[in-house]
Amino acid sequence: MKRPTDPDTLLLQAAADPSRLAILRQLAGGNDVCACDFVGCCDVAQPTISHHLKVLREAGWVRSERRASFIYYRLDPAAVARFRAIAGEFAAPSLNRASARSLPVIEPQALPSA
Amino acid sequence: MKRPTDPDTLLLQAAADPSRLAILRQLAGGNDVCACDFVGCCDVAQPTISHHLKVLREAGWVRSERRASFIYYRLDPAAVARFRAIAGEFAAPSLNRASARSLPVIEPQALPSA
DNA sequence: TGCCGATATCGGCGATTGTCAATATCATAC
DNA sequence: GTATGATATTGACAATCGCCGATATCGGCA
Repeated sequence: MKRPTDPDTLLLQAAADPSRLAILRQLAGGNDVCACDFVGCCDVAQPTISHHLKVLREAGWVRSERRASFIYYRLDPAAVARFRAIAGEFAAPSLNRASARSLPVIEPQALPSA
Repeated sequence: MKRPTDPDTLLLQAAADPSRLAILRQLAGGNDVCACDFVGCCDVAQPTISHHLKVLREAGWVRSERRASFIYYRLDPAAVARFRAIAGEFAAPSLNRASARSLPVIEPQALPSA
């Protein structure tokens, strides 16, 4: 779509899809979720889920962990913090103060091999 | 990109562009901004700015008001509230309580003529 | 009325996206 | 080692995107 330059844009862009937003919301509960459990939340095929999880991973939204033959995903707190910081920038002009700004920019996961 | 069905997705999608995020940030100050002043923030041609403003308007992010021959834009507080509500959904699972959820879904401007 | 500056729309382009079927990879169990 | 189930990758497609130049519209002003 656009240059994947800015990490903030990357973060927003990753969340700006119905399937991926559904995935993020399912992860918002705080528990780790098995990749196989996302196939139900949005009705897309398994490769599509895998693709969306990759996008979320590369944007820094989620972290994955293999447990036996399953792979569990959970929200990365840094991404959540950054997202809330962006939301904070838009706060009512009067109370747009120390909060929210200058939180760490989350690094886009710098996927090691690919 | 995807089905523009869900208002939340629409809101996120509208913000997920470097030019539009720059526009939103310029509006975050709280003052009305003349359309002509956006041409400087991101280096794109005037029709492109106009296009981005339309996207933001249709997503409910901004409201416009004509003053003399200029058109001034400002953030729609409802959109900001909704965006922060979405951010609130991802809050740390322990403090994901009454706050943030069940704020009004902002209606996508229901552009009257187009 | 006609001109002029500000903004929006139109038409087209290259690039990117979301999606899938088919296939590959990887870990476990037999 | 082989079969099986879970997940990732590949390759292709239609649809959409961001961008621009050209043009249209709209207000104010002479």
